Amino acid sequence: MKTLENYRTYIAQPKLLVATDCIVFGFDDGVLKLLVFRRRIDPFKGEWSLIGSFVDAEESVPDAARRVLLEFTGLENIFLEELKVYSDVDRDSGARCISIAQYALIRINDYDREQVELHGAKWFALEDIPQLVLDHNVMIADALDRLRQKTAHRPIGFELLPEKFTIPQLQSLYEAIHQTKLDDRNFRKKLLSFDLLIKLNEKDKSTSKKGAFLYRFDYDKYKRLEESGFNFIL
Amino acid sequence: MKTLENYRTYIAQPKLLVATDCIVFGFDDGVLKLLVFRRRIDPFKGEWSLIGSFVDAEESVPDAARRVLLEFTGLENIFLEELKVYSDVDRDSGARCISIAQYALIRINDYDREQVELHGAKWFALEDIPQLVLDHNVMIADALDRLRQKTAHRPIGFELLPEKFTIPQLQSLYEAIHQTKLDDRNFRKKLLSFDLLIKLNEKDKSTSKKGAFLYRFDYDKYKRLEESGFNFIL
DNA sequence: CCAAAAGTGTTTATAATACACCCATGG
DNA sequence: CCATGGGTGTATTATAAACACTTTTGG
Repeated sequence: MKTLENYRTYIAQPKLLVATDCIVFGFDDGVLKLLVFRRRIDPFKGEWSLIGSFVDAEESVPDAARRVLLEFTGLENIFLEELKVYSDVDRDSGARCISIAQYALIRINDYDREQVELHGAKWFALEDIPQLVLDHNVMIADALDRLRQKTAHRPIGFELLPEKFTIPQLQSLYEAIHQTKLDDRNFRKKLLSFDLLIKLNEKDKSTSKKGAFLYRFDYDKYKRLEESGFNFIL
Repeated sequence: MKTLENYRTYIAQPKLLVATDCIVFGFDDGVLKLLVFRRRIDPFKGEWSLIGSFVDAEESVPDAARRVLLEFTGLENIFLEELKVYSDVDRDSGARCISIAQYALIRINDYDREQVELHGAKWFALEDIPQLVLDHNVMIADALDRLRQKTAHRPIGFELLPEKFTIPQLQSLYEAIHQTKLDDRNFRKKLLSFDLLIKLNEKDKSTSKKGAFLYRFDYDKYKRLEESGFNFIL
């Protein structure tokens, strides 16, 4: 138990290993996927693990995560948000180590395939996630919960789609995330009612002969609305 | 920049000072309050600060927060939830130190007044919060945001009220948190529609001659409903 | 008896849901 | 010409919002 005395100085305070682990989501043709890789240190070297790293003395936690993401995917400017701190004393059998989990949403067609393979990383569909080291499977479960909640209240789903996307694509993303089937008409109606999608004069014909119109999400407009208390709810 | 070599071992990884700071909310007769105290270490010794502590090698982050809360308020079993990690490299001019902020909701009549005074802690109404050390004012702003969001979706407001409370009390709590005036009839109707309040055969006559019936929140029932996907929305 | 807070119902507006057909086109 | 996915509108139901009076009782 600490006493008053312990608080009087920074010196001689305990220092801890601080890691960050990234739950990296991608959306690939109707399927929600996660990026995992082969762990590079003992214990459990070679087993499946989330990508992550120790946090350096001269970097913030998000910076550490961005460093790792860049290294593994070749991508910058990735959507990244803190999930939760995992700090159980015995969570890591290698050493006492807390981990700040973060989830990232990436456009799965943008990443650098060579880079990913170089690190022994692999995309797994949600249902096929293998057993991971430590508490990483728990992190994934928590991240999924969070993703479901967040996508229902904030327009972050777009981070998983190409900049230009079709409404049916977006719908299938939401269906994958929430594991439901949505009504086409109601989905489209509600979505367009926000007036945050910019319709382009192009069609994507990759999934149908008729072709579906491409849209862009109007980030600028959303930013403005958000500041004045707007709530995106899907 | 880290290279592959850096990952091969836990040894010789950087260790960091890890603190936790608690944003302690209380609700006192219509006013939302926060508990702050006089900082006990340099730099900024003696200035207003959130209560907090370094995280020990043998305790989890929530355990550290509970230890601090017990010390400052004499209370156990406090509602506590992680807010956010603050990890900017230069956030603490005393030393590189990350802080895991957590917010706590306490029943303001339960705490140990002697204990609080002993530590030089004081309750401030939201509008009167002084300038605090480091990034603590930012933490408070973030905690308030979170509290507003959370209370709209989860029944955590009850943590700020006595176990037995009246509907008008509850309403005034929500009004204080969300800074609005609510309609009595609609508020009561919606709240009772969840069927999660147990009406007692007692009245609280402290605020009116007629007296208002006391209620208890049915935590057990809520737990069950929550598991089957129920959503509390106010 | 009256001031002050507690308690109660109905109407209206808004949002969510359910539901079925036509369109465009490449093969 | 037809199979396939894209696109549209309306009626119904449920939920939210607006609104005013009666009840109780201590002083």
